[in-house]
Amino acid sequence: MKLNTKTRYGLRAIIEIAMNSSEHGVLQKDIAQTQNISNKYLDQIIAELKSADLIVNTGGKKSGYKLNGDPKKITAYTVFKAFNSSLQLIDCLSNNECCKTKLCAAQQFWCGLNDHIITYLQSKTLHDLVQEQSKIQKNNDLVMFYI
Amino acid sequence: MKLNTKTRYGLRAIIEIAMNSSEHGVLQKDIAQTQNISNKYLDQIIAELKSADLIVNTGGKKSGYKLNGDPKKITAYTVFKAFNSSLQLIDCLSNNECCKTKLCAAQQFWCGLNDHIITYLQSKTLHDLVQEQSKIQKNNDLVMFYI
DNA sequence: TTTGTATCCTACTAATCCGATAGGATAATA
DNA sequence: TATTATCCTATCGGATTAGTAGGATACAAA
Repeated sequence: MKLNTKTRYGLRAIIEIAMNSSEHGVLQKDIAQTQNISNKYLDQIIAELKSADLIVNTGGKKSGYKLNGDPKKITAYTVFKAFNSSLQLIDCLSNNECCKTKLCAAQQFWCGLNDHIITYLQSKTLHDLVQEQSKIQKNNDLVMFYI
Repeated sequence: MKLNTKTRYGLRAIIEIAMNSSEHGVLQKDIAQTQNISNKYLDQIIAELKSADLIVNTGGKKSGYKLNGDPKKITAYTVFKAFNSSLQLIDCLSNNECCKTKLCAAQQFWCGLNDHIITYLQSKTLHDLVQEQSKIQKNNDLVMFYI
């Protein structure tokens, strides 16, 4: 069970965009630099965020990206789905061969885990993450100041 | 994010063993049949359960497998670890490059998900699963009776 | 208008992982 | 002795994935 890198990078990227959405927007190449991701690879990640309508490029090429919508309404699950279509820990969750008919305790158990994970992903909004991130950064600045 | 089949099959197999541990034990080939898993493939799964000390083959070849220990003390996480060494949704959880130093909100978030999943896995014991399974089977029998 | 630069879009590749099969050794039972 | 179940290792095809590459497009500054 592993999270793919696109989801990881994607969340980091959209947090950075969300943190600067009030201003002019963020350039892709700047994200690549601060997040230390190959700009070419970020190409694909940005593209997926855009096609999921999570970000917009407001004024042409050099205007930078902004969040498309209220950060309090965009959850981590929304971001997750932009890169994973949906969460299915085990295949038989999609067809109705099991789980729905509740054939065995094991599958019920994995179904429960699936729901559990989705609930967690839905519980955090981009607004929450932005707040946490700025707290972290303030802390870092403080430490830097004392050193 | 996917669960591998060994973990899926493994849990189903150990539930079946746990359900018959009081009696004579369960033969591998019988598990293969009832769970509809290739017996050759089950070879590997049983081997991993054994090397994790979760099951034992008490009296030689034809005696069948039994649970090694109290089903109330064996959690789903224990079974999971027999097939996955440990849960690390993202790589940097293992090295201390992040998460411990709390560099970014995204990684804290994934850490949290990781813990969340482990908590869920630890919350269910084999005893719970056995009870659920027998309830399901009783229900099925009842339905069969009325048909 | 030209040049540079950022985004956009598609294809590709190398590597890794994974599910499953195969073959044969070992040991217990009949 | 013959059979059968477990044990053990090797292998293979396929799928996925992280990341690279190349070039098209479009905008802005010179």
